[in-house]
Amino acid sequence: MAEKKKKEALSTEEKIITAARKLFMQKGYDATKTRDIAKEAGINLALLNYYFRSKEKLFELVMEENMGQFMMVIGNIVNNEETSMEQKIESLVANYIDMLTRVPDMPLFVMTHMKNNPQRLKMRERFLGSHFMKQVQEGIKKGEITPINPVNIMINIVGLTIFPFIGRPMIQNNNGITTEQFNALMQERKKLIPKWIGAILKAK
Amino acid sequence: MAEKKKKEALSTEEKIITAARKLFMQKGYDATKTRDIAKEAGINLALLNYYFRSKEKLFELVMEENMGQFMMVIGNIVNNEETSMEQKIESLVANYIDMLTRVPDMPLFVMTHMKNNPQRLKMRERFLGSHFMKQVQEGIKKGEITPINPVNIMINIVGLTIFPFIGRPMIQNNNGITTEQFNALMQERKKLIPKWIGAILKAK
DNA sequence: GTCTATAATTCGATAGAC
DNA sequence: GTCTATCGAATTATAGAC
Repeated sequence: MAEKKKKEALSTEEKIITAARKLFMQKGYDATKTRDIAKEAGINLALLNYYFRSKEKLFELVMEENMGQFMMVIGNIVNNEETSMEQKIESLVANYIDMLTRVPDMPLFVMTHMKNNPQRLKMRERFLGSHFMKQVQEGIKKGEITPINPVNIMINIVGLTIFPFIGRPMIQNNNGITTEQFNALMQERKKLIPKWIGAILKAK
Repeated sequence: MAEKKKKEALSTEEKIITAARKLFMQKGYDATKTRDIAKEAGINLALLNYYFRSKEKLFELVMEENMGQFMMVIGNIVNNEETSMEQKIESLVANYIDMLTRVPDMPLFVMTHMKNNPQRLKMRERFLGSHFMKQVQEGIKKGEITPINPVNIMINIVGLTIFPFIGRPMIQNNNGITTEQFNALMQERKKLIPKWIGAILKAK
Protein backbone atom coordinates (compact mmCIF):
# COMPACT_ATOMS: atom_id res chain seq x y z
CA MET A 1 0.00 0.00 0.00
CA ALA A 2 2.32 2.69 1.25
CA GLU A 3 4.23 3.06 -1.96
CA LYS A 4 5.03 6.73 -2.12
CA LYS A 5 8.01 5.96 -4.31
CA LYS A 6 5.95 5.24 -7.42
CA LYS A 7 6.09 8.20 -9.73
CA GLU A 8 2.64 7.56 -11.11
CA ALA A 9 1.14 7.61 -7.66
CA LEU A 10 1.40 11.41 -7.56
CA SER A 11 -1.85 13.28 -7.33
CA THR A 12 -2.51 16.14 -9.72
CA GLU A 13 -1.82 18.60 -6.96
CA GLU A 14 1.52 17.01 -6.23
CA LYS A 15 2.44 16.87 -9.91
CA ILE A 16 1.89 20.61 -10.21
CA ILE A 17 3.92 21.42 -7.10
CA THR A 18 6.74 19.18 -8.25
CA ALA A 19 6.82 20.85 -11.65
CA ALA A 20 6.59 24.31 -10.13
CA ARG A 21 9.39 23.62 -7.68
CA LYS A 22 11.64 22.46 -10.46
CA LEU A 23 10.97 25.34 -12.84
CA PHE A 24 10.90 28.14 -10.27
CA MET A 25 14.27 27.02 -8.92
CA GLN A 26 15.68 26.63 -12.40
CA LYS A 27 14.54 29.86 -13.98
CA GLY A 28 13.11 32.10 -11.29
CA TYR A 29 9.62 33.49 -10.81
CA ASP A 30 9.24 35.79 -13.79
CA ALA A 31 10.92 33.56 -16.35
CA THR A 32 8.70 30.63 -15.39
CA LYS A 33 5.38 30.69 -17.23
CA THR A 34 2.28 28.99 -15.95
CA ARG A 35 2.10 27.19 -19.29
CA ASP A 36 5.57 25.74 -18.69
CA ILE A 37 4.50 24.44 -15.31
CA ALA A 38 1.34 22.88 -16.73
CA LYS A 39 3.29 21.25 -19.53
CA GLU A 40 5.99 19.97 -17.18
CA ALA A 41 3.30 18.57 -14.88
CA GLY A 42 1.53 16.97 -17.80
CA ILE A 43 -1.75 18.65 -16.99
CA ASN A 44 -3.91 21.42 -18.31
CA LEU A 45 -3.28 25.07 -17.66
CA ALA A 46 -6.66 25.63 -16.06
CA LEU A 47 -5.93 23.04 -13.39
CA LEU A 48 -3.16 25.16 -12.02
CA ASN A 49 -5.58 27.91 -11.10
CA TYR A 50 -8.17 25.38 -9.99
CA TYR A 51 -5.78 24.02 -7.36
CA PHE A 52 -3.71 27.05 -6.42
CA ARG A 53 -5.77 30.09 -7.39
CA SER A 54 -2.80 31.95 -8.90
CA LYS A 55 0.81 31.70 -9.99
CA GLU A 56 1.86 33.79 -7.02
CA LYS A 57 0.09 31.56 -4.49
CA LEU A 58 1.80 28.56 -6.00
CA PHE A 59 5.14 30.32 -5.82
CA GLU A 60 4.67 31.24 -2.17
CA LEU A 61 3.97 27.62 -1.38
CA VAL A 62 7.14 26.44 -3.08
CA MET A 63 9.12 29.26 -1.52
CA GLU A 64 8.04 28.56 2.04
CA GLU A 65 8.87 24.93 1.54
CA ASN A 66 12.36 25.92 0.38
CA MET A 67 13.02 28.45 3.08
CA GLY A 68 11.99 25.91 5.66
CA GLN A 69 14.27 23.26 4.23
CA PHE A 70 17.12 25.71 3.93
CA MET A 71 16.87 26.79 7.54
CA MET A 72 15.68 23.61 9.22
CA VAL A 73 19.06 21.97 9.15
CA ILE A 74 20.57 24.56 11.43
CA GLY A 75 18.32 24.53 14.46
CA ASN A 76 18.57 20.93 15.54
CA ILE A 77 22.30 20.65 15.10
CA VAL A 78 23.36 23.91 16.61
CA ASN A 79 21.45 23.44 19.84
CA ASN A 80 22.34 19.84 20.54
CA GLU A 81 23.84 20.02 24.02
CA GLU A 82 25.53 16.65 23.76
CA THR A 83 27.91 17.37 20.90
CA SER A 84 31.21 19.23 20.86
CA MET A 85 31.77 22.40 18.86
CA GLU A 86 33.78 20.47 16.31
CA GLN A 87 31.06 17.86 15.94
CA LYS A 88 28.48 20.56 15.36
CA ILE A 89 30.54 22.11 12.58
CA GLU A 90 31.07 18.74 10.93
CA SER A 91 27.39 17.98 11.13
CA LEU A 92 26.32 21.37 9.78
CA VAL A 93 28.66 21.20 6.83
CA ALA A 94 27.85 17.59 5.98
CA ASN A 95 24.11 18.12 6.18
CA TYR A 96 24.15 21.19 3.96
CA ILE A 97 26.44 19.63 1.38
CA ASP A 98 24.24 16.53 1.20
CA MET A 99 21.10 18.60 0.81
CA LEU A 100 22.57 20.97 -1.76
CA THR A 101 23.96 18.11 -3.79
CA ARG A 102 20.37 16.97 -4.20
CA VAL A 103 19.01 20.47 -4.94
CA PRO A 104 21.98 22.54 -6.11
CA ASP A 105 19.86 25.43 -7.37
CA MET A 106 18.35 26.10 -3.98
CA PRO A 107 20.85 28.60 -2.55
CA LEU A 108 20.76 30.98 -5.51
CA PHE A 109 16.99 30.70 -5.55
CA VAL A 110 16.68 31.43 -1.83
CA MET A 111 19.21 34.26 -1.86
CA THR A 112 17.57 35.93 -4.84
CA HIS A 113 14.20 35.77 -3.15
CA MET A 114 15.48 37.08 0.17
CA LYS A 115 17.08 40.02 -1.57
CA ASN A 116 13.73 41.40 -2.66
CA ASN A 117 11.64 39.93 0.15
CA PRO A 118 13.49 40.53 3.38
CA GLN A 119 12.10 38.46 6.22
CA ARG A 120 13.18 37.53 9.66
CA LEU A 121 14.38 33.98 9.82
CA LYS A 122 15.00 33.99 13.53
CA MET A 123 18.56 33.07 12.82
CA ARG A 124 19.65 35.44 15.55
CA GLU A 125 18.09 33.14 18.07
CA ARG A 126 18.85 30.01 16.14
CA PHE A 127 22.49 30.68 15.56
CA LEU A 128 23.86 33.62 17.52
CA GLY A 129 22.12 32.57 20.73
CA SER A 130 22.78 28.88 20.25
CA HIS A 131 24.61 26.27 22.28
CA PHE A 132 27.22 26.28 19.53
CA MET A 133 27.96 29.96 20.11
CA LYS A 134 28.23 29.39 23.83
CA GLN A 135 30.88 26.78 23.14
CA VAL A 136 32.72 29.27 20.96
CA GLN A 137 32.60 31.91 23.70
CA GLU A 138 33.97 29.39 26.17
CA GLY A 139 36.79 28.54 23.82
CA ILE A 140 37.66 32.21 23.57
CA LYS A 141 37.67 32.58 27.35
CA LYS A 142 39.98 29.61 27.69
CA GLY A 143 42.28 31.13 25.08
CA GLU A 144 41.80 28.18 22.74
CA ILE A 145 40.05 30.35 20.18
CA THR A 146 41.15 33.74 18.87
CA PRO A 147 38.49 36.37 19.66
CA ILE A 148 36.16 36.73 16.67
CA ASN A 149 32.88 38.43 15.79
CA PRO A 150 30.14 35.75 15.90
CA VAL A 151 28.70 37.08 12.65
CA ASN A 152 32.01 36.30 10.98
CA ILE A 153 31.87 32.72 12.17
CA MET A 154 28.43 32.35 10.65
CA ILE A 155 29.50 33.96 7.37
CA ASN A 156 32.58 31.77 7.12
CA ILE A 157 30.90 28.45 7.81
CA VAL A 158 27.92 29.19 5.57
CA GLY A 159 30.07 30.83 2.91
CA LEU A 160 32.62 28.05 2.60
CA THR A 161 29.81 25.49 2.53
CA ILE A 162 27.20 26.94 0.22
CA PHE A 163 29.14 29.39 -1.95
CA PRO A 164 30.46 26.62 -4.24
CA PHE A 165 26.87 25.82 -5.17
CA ILE A 166 26.11 29.45 -5.94
CA GLY A 167 29.29 29.84 -7.96
CA ARG A 168 29.03 26.42 -9.54
CA PRO A 169 28.63 27.67 -13.12
CA MET A 170 31.78 29.72 -12.70
CA ILE A 171 33.67 26.91 -11.03
CA GLN A 172 32.62 24.20 -13.45
CA ASN A 173 32.81 26.05 -16.74
CA ASN A 174 36.18 27.52 -16.04
CA ASN A 175 37.90 24.47 -14.75
CA GLY A 176 36.38 22.09 -17.24
CA ILE A 177 35.03 19.74 -14.60
CA THR A 178 31.93 17.60 -14.85
CA THR A 179 29.02 17.52 -12.44
CA GLU A 180 30.33 14.24 -11.04
CA GLN A 181 33.72 15.79 -10.40
CA PHE A 182 32.05 18.79 -8.82
CA ASN A 183 30.06 16.56 -6.49
CA ALA A 184 33.19 14.61 -5.59
CA LEU A 185 34.91 17.88 -4.76
CA MET A 186 32.02 18.82 -2.47
CA GLN A 187 32.31 15.47 -0.72
CA GLU A 188 35.99 16.19 -0.09
CA ARG A 189 35.07 19.58 1.29
CA LYS A 190 32.89 17.87 3.90
CA LYS A 191 36.08 16.87 5.64
CA LEU A 192 38.15 19.90 4.69
CA ILE A 193 35.85 22.72 5.76
CA PRO A 194 35.69 21.69 9.44
CA LYS A 195 39.47 21.46 9.43
CA TRP A 196 39.72 24.89 7.83
CA ILE A 197 37.22 26.44 10.25
CA GLY A 198 39.31 25.02 13.06
CA ALA A 199 42.38 26.71 11.62
CA ILE A 200 40.51 29.99 11.21
CA LEU A 201 39.38 29.92 14.82
CA LYS A 202 42.98 29.52 15.95
CA ALA A 203 44.55 31.99 13.50
CA LYS A 204 46.28 34.94 15.17
CA MET B 1 34.76 71.57 -20.31
CA ALA B 2 35.46 68.07 -19.13
CA GLU B 3 32.84 67.98 -16.43
CA LYS B 4 31.63 64.42 -16.51
CA LYS B 5 30.53 64.66 -12.90
CA LYS B 6 27.48 66.80 -13.59
CA LYS B 7 24.43 64.63 -13.42
CA GLU B 8 22.58 66.73 -15.92
CA ALA B 9 25.41 66.38 -18.39
CA LEU B 10 24.36 62.80 -19.15
CA SER B 11 23.27 62.15 -22.70
CA THR B 12 19.99 60.35 -23.29
CA GLU B 13 21.91 57.23 -24.19
CA GLU B 14 23.81 57.35 -20.92
CA LYS B 15 20.67 58.02 -18.93
CA ILE B 16 19.10 54.88 -20.35
CA ILE B 17 22.16 52.73 -19.66
CA THR B 18 22.40 54.04 -16.12
CA ALA B 19 18.75 53.29 -15.45
CA ALA B 20 19.00 49.86 -17.07
CA ARG B 21 22.10 48.95 -15.09
CA LYS B 22 20.37 49.89 -11.86
CA LEU B 23 17.12 48.04 -12.53
CA PHE B 24 18.59 44.92 -14.13
CA MET B 25 20.92 44.48 -11.16
CA GLN B 26 18.14 45.16 -8.71
CA LYS B 27 15.41 42.99 -10.16
CA GLY B 28 16.90 40.80 -12.87
CA TYR B 29 16.15 40.63 -16.57
CA ASP B 30 12.59 39.35 -16.61
CA ALA B 31 11.28 41.39 -13.71
CA THR B 32 12.61 44.59 -15.25
CA LYS B 33 10.16 46.07 -17.76
CA THR B 34 11.23 48.41 -20.54
CA ARG B 35 8.67 50.87 -19.23
CA ASP B 36 10.38 50.85 -15.83
CA ILE B 37 13.71 51.65 -17.44
CA ALA B 38 12.22 54.49 -19.47
CA LYS B 39 10.57 55.94 -16.40
CA GLU B 40 13.72 55.63 -14.29
CA ALA B 41 15.73 57.31 -17.06
CA GLY B 42 13.14 60.05 -17.35
CA ILE B 43 12.65 59.48 -21.03
CA ASN B 44 10.09 57.97 -23.34
CA LEU B 45 9.66 54.29 -23.98
CA ALA B 46 10.24 54.66 -27.71
CA LEU B 47 13.68 56.13 -27.17
CA LEU B 48 14.87 52.89 -25.61
CA ASN B 49 14.31 51.05 -28.86
CA TYR B 50 15.58 53.98 -30.87
CA TYR B 51 18.96 53.79 -29.15
CA PHE B 52 19.33 50.11 -28.35
CA ARG B 53 17.03 48.29 -30.77
CA SER B 54 15.70 45.91 -28.10
CA LYS B 55 15.55 45.14 -24.41
CA GLU B 56 17.86 42.18 -24.95
CA LYS B 57 20.54 44.24 -26.71
CA LEU B 58 20.45 46.72 -23.85
CA PHE B 59 20.78 43.91 -21.35
CA GLU B 60 23.75 42.40 -23.14
CA LEU B 61 25.48 45.74 -23.02
CA VAL B 62 24.97 46.09 -19.28
CA MET B 63 25.91 42.46 -18.73
CA GLU B 64 29.20 42.62 -20.60
CA GLU B 65 30.09 45.73 -18.68
CA ASN B 66 29.43 43.86 -15.43
CA MET B 67 31.22 40.67 -16.34
CA GLY B 68 34.22 42.70 -17.40
CA GLN B 69 34.28 44.62 -14.15
CA PHE B 70 33.78 41.45 -12.14
CA MET B 71 36.65 39.62 -13.80
CA MET B 72 39.03 42.48 -14.51
CA VAL B 73 40.27 42.74 -10.97
CA ILE B 74 41.76 39.26 -11.00
CA GLY B 75 44.10 39.26 -13.98
CA ASN B 76 46.39 42.10 -13.12
CA ILE B 77 46.85 41.17 -9.49
CA VAL B 78 47.29 37.46 -9.84
CA ASN B 79 50.01 37.68 -12.46
CA ASN B 80 52.08 40.44 -10.92
CA GLU B 81 55.50 38.82 -10.68
CA GLU B 82 56.79 41.33 -8.18
CA THR B 83 54.43 40.61 -5.30
CA SER B 84 54.43 37.80 -2.76
CA MET B 85 51.62 35.29 -2.47
CA GLU B 86 50.37 37.00 0.67
CA GLN B 87 50.37 40.39 -1.01
CA LYS B 88 48.34 39.02 -3.92
CA ILE B 89 45.70 37.64 -1.58
CA GLU B 90 45.49 40.92 0.31
CA SER B 91 45.17 42.84 -2.91
CA LEU B 92 42.53 40.52 -4.37
CA VAL B 93 40.38 40.63 -1.27
CA ALA B 94 40.70 44.39 -0.78
CA ASN B 95 39.92 45.18 -4.40
CA TYR B 96 36.82 42.99 -4.50
CA ILE B 97 35.49 44.26 -1.21
CA ASP B 98 35.93 47.85 -2.33
CA MET B 99 34.22 47.20 -5.63
CA LEU B 100 31.34 45.22 -4.13
CA THR B 101 30.76 47.83 -1.46
CA ARG B 102 30.02 50.22 -4.32
CA VAL B 103 27.84 47.75 -6.27
CA PRO B 104 26.67 45.14 -3.76
CA ASP B 105 24.08 43.62 -6.08
CA MET B 106 26.65 42.66 -8.67
CA PRO B 107 27.61 39.16 -7.47
CA LEU B 108 24.08 37.81 -7.27
CA PHE B 109 23.35 39.37 -10.64
CA VAL B 110 26.45 37.86 -12.27
CA MET B 111 25.96 34.43 -10.68
CA THR B 112 22.32 34.28 -11.72
CA HIS B 113 23.21 35.17 -15.28
CA MET B 114 26.07 32.67 -15.48
CA LYS B 115 23.78 29.94 -14.26
CA ASN B 116 21.62 30.19 -17.33
CA ASN B 117 24.26 31.47 -19.71
CA PRO B 118 27.38 29.45 -19.17
CA GLN B 119 30.38 31.06 -20.75
CA ARG B 120 34.08 30.59 -20.59
CA LEU B 121 35.72 33.32 -18.61
CA LYS B 122 39.24 32.14 -19.21
CA MET B 123 39.65 31.90 -15.51
CA ARG B 124 41.55 28.68 -16.00
CA GLU B 125 44.35 30.65 -17.57
CA ARG B 126 43.79 33.70 -15.41
CA PHE B 127 43.79 31.93 -12.12
CA LEU B 128 44.84 28.31 -12.25
CA GLY B 129 47.78 29.02 -14.55
CA SER B 130 48.75 32.24 -12.82
CA HIS B 131 51.89 33.40 -11.10
CA PHE B 132 49.93 33.20 -7.86
CA MET B 133 49.30 29.49 -8.34
CA LYS B 134 52.99 28.92 -9.11
CA GLN B 135 53.80 30.52 -5.78
CA VAL B 136 51.33 28.19 -4.08
CA GLN B 137 52.88 25.15 -5.74
CA GLU B 138 56.32 26.30 -4.59
CA GLY B 139 55.04 26.71 -1.06
CA ILE B 140 53.72 23.16 -1.17
CA LYS B 141 57.04 21.81 -2.42
CA LYS B 142 58.88 23.60 0.35
CA GLY B 143 56.48 22.14 2.88
CA GLU B 144 55.24 25.57 3.95
CA ILE B 145 51.76 24.89 2.58
CA THR B 146 49.62 21.81 3.10
CA PRO B 147 48.87 20.15 -0.28
CA ILE B 148 45.53 21.44 -1.58
CA ASN B 149 43.45 21.30 -4.72
CA PRO B 150 43.93 24.63 -6.57
CA VAL B 151 40.19 24.79 -7.23
CA ASN B 152 39.60 24.78 -3.48
CA ILE B 153 41.93 27.74 -3.03
CA MET B 154 39.96 29.68 -5.60
CA ILE B 155 36.61 28.72 -4.04
CA ASN B 156 37.79 29.68 -0.58
CA ILE B 157 39.22 33.08 -1.46
CA VAL B 158 36.31 34.04 -3.69
CA GLY B 159 33.76 32.51 -1.33
CA LEU B 160 34.97 34.22 1.84
CA THR B 161 35.20 37.51 -0.03
CA ILE B 162 32.04 37.73 -2.08
CA PHE B 163 29.61 35.42 -0.28
CA PRO B 164 28.75 38.04 2.34
CA PHE B 165 27.44 40.26 -0.43
CA ILE B 166 25.31 37.46 -1.84
CA GLY B 167 24.00 36.54 1.58
CA ARG B 168 23.69 40.13 2.73
CA PRO B 169 19.90 40.07 3.15
CA MET B 170 20.22 37.01 5.35
CA ILE B 171 23.11 38.45 7.31
CA GLN B 172 21.62 41.89 7.81
CA ASN B 173 18.02 40.98 8.51
CA ASN B 174 18.91 38.29 10.97
CA ASN B 175 21.47 40.13 12.97
CA GLY B 176 19.69 43.45 13.00
CA ILE B 177 22.62 45.35 11.56
CA THR B 178 22.50 48.42 9.34
CA THR B 179 24.14 48.86 5.97
CA GLU B 180 26.82 51.00 7.60
CA GLN B 181 27.57 48.26 10.09
CA PHE B 182 27.64 45.72 7.29
CA ASN B 183 30.12 47.80 5.34
CA ALA B 184 32.28 48.23 8.43
CA LEU B 185 32.27 44.48 8.89
CA MET B 186 33.43 44.03 5.30
CA GLN B 187 36.25 46.49 5.91
CA GLU B 188 37.35 44.40 8.87
CA ARG B 189 37.23 41.30 6.71
CA LYS B 190 39.75 42.92 4.36
CA LYS B 191 42.38 42.25 7.01
CA LEU B 192 40.88 39.06 8.39
CA ILE B 193 40.38 37.04 5.22
CA PRO B 194 44.07 37.05 4.19
CA LYS B 195 44.94 35.94 7.71
CA TRP B 196 42.33 33.17 7.53
CA ILE B 197 43.47 32.02 4.10
CA GLY B 198 46.99 31.84 5.51
CA ALA B 199 45.72 29.63 8.31
CA ILE B 200 43.81 27.43 5.86
CA LEU B 201 46.89 26.92 3.73
CA LYS B 202 48.82 25.75 6.78
CA ALA B 203 46.05 23.63 8.33
CA LYS B 204 46.90 19.95 8.65
C1' DG C 1 -11.83 17.09 -11.66
C1' DT C 2 -10.37 18.03 -16.25
C1' DC C 3 -10.66 20.03 -20.48
C1' DT C 4 -11.19 23.87 -24.53
C1' DA C 5 -11.89 28.43 -25.56
C1' DT C 6 -11.41 32.97 -24.53
C1' DA C 7 -11.42 37.18 -21.76
C1' DA C 8 -8.34 40.75 -19.73
C1' DT C 9 -4.05 42.53 -19.14
C1' DT C 10 0.75 43.33 -19.80
C1' DC C 11 4.69 44.02 -22.45
C1' DG C 12 8.08 44.70 -26.21
C1' DA C 13 8.31 47.04 -30.27
C1' DT C 14 7.00 50.26 -34.06
C1' DA C 15 4.51 53.88 -36.89
C1' DG C 16 4.23 58.40 -37.68
C1' DA C 17 3.75 63.37 -36.17
C1' DC C 18 6.59 67.06 -34.62
C1' DG D 1 15.94 63.16 -31.44
C1' DT D 2 11.77 62.89 -28.98
C1' DC D 3 7.13 62.18 -28.36
C1' DT D 4 2.05 59.91 -28.49
C1' DA D 5 -0.59 56.31 -29.91
C1' DT D 6 -1.09 51.76 -31.02
C1' DC D 7 -0.11 47.08 -32.82
C1' DG D 8 0.68 42.24 -31.99
C1' DA D 9 2.27 38.68 -29.25
C1' DA D 10 2.53 36.58 -24.85
C1' DT D 11 0.63 35.61 -20.43
C1' DT D 12 -2.40 35.08 -16.38
C1' DA D 13 -6.76 33.91 -15.20
C1' DT D 14 -11.58 32.47 -15.88
C1' DA D 15 -16.05 30.75 -18.04
C1' DG D 16 -18.42 27.00 -19.22
C1' DA D 17 -18.89 22.24 -21.41
C1' DC D 18 -18.13 17.50 -20.23
